[in-house]
Amino acid sequence: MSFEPSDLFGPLAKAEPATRTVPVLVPMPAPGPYSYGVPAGMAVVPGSIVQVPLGPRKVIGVVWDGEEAGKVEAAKLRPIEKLFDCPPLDEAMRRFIDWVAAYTLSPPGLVARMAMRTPAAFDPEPMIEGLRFTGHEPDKLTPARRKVLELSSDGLSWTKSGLAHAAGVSTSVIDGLAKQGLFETVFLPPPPLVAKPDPDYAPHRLAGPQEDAAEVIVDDVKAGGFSVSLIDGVTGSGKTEVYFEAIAETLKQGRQVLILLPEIALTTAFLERFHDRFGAKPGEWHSDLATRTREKVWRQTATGDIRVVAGARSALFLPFEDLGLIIVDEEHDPAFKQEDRVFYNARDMAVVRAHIAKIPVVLVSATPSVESQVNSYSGRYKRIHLPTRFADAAMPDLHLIDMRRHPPEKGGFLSPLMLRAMAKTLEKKEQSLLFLNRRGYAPLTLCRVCGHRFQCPQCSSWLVEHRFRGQIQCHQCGYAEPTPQACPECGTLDHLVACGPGVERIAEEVEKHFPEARTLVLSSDMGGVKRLRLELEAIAKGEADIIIGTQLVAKGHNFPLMTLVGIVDADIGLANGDPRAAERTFQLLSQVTGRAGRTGLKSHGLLQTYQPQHPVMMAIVSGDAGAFYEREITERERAVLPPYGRLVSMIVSADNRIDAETHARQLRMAAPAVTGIAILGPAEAPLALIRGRHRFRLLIHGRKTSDMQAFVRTMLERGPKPVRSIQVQVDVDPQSFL
DNA sequence: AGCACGCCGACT
DNA sequence: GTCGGCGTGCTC
Repeated sequence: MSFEPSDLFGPLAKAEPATRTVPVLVPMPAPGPYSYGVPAGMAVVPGSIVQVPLGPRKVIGVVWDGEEAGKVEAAKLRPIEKLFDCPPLDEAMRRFIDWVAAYTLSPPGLVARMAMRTPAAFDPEPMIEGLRFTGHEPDKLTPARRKVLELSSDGLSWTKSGLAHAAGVSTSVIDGLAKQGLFETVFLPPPPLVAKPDPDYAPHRLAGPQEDAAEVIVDDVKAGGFSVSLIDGVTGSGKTEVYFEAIAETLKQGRQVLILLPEIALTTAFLERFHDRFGAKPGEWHSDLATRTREKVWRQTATGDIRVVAGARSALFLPFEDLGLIIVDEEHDPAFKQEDRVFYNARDMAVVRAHIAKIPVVLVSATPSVESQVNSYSGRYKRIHLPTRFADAAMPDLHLIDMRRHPPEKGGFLSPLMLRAMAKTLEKKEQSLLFLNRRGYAPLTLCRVCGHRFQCPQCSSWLVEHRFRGQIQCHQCGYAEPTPQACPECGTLDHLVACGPGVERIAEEVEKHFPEARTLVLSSDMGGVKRLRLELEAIAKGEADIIIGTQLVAKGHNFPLMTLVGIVDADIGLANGDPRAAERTFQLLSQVTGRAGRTGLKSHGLLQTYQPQHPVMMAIVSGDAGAFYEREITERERAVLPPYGRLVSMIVSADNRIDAETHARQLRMAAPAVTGIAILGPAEAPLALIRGRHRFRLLIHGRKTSDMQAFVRTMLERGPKPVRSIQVQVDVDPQSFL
């Protein structure tokens, strides 16, 4: 090992003074870029990815544009160490980063970091060593050598291991031949990670509403420029097939496509579906990608080798070479929202990125978020409605069961109407699904003698009995202990009573009524992924009659023989403090009931509720555009959602670092007496921004639904004016927080 | 965000 | 006598 003087004396030995300085965004929460010197001969431009010294360490930064804020003292100024050999972030990407930083009130350096979270991706991938047949003769021709030569005489380049594998010989055969000069070494560019998708590989034959919908978005792609469409269609209506056509058109134009999906929807099934249509898989991007693959995807997206990326929210920050279309599937999914460091919702930022890049963006959901609904009703987004299912599959008929009129028998939780429907389904040899979003046997246990309630010692939520495991567990923090026999308060034996149903208890009730039926409980705590997959396969084969499941039955899986879906407590989840409770409940129940009837069998959904008469109004107060929006709940929603007078909406605080929605949620949890919450201004923007731009001083208004209704009506009378023009009077009642 | 410096408790 | 907790402060 040899040492140069500079190794000992560091920068002192550097002779070349920096000739100019440039702003560089560093991955750190500074308010703006830092200045660095550009060594003579280094050709940096805005967007160049560089390595710079920062304090004691070296970091990756990106050369920015704009004026440098102020002059730094010459003594502080340090030079850029290295310019990476990779495409610079383009103008649109840089403006996007600036925009996101401004909107989310985040330091631009941290936003830029999201676009560069791939440690070693910035140098070109090393070339691969390959071999090419030179045409010389070997000294001896053995059978193994013959096979190798047959293959390699095509004149193409082979990798050593590839050739050995193809010829069915070991690499030493090739080494031997190479020694005699039969092969020359060539350097090959690394193979692309995925093949290029072919827009004409296997087009779907679309008809009716699907065809019309596809035409609309394909036309948007053809026209070019910014547009936002919301494809809103029930489960099984062919939304994916429709947006695949827009992808095909974009590919024909030679531009790249980004498909954003919630992490859990990014499954092999989806990738295969894409492969079936385009003959190749899309590039994948998600959090648990291997580092090496991650780097390749990043780089090949930047160079344009990858044409389509399917990814979770962070894929939005990939540096596409020529992005032509963004799809946001399951746009309502809360997983698009990031709530650490930089707070952002990838769905909304996708619209921004599309706007800056002047390209179309397509939002897709069976149950669109209130924001997207508002934007589509107000004409800001184009609405594309797919009202029917593909082929002969029909949506299940939905009915509410008023539990006050059809109560369960004592000790039970299932209405006689539900049991009758289950019996009929069983007779027809079809499957029933009972949905209850509650794991375990009972959500609360108490002592009948002294009234003691079992509470978690760590976080004070109720301990849930799991009879199957003989434990009581906290679903909040994971605390668990064996189910006690005696009350810890008064010591009385055998007087503990389980309150309310969980899936295990429903299973017990079902087994009592239908002892001959094959009953199966699907719950996330009943075994691992493997077991779940086996059980799902068994169900698909008709090896179970009645399935009782928690939330995990809602997503993705198909149950071809399922013709009855029973919702045990349709109003569960409406009672908690979440301002989005009604919206979430509707989305969840839509997904669950959407499981039935997909193979054309006549199907039903029954929803048990104790609150069928609740006032019907859903007011949505939202949006940057600031329109207040109110509509009647649709018939479909009326059946799925126990009509509820919950106002989705509202406000306020001094915490500048969290967004309005998070704050509203926290506020609502802390103050259960508050009935209504309205978010005025962009729900997911930091409050400081809302307050700064929209001049908001708004607080809780009224503890009763009627107060909130009156308040919202007043706002509605003002018409759809921009939020920023409305001055809202603060109405704080400190008592309402108690 | 990292990372260093810096000042007070339980241990080889 | 040291190792190590995380509280402030700085990075072009």
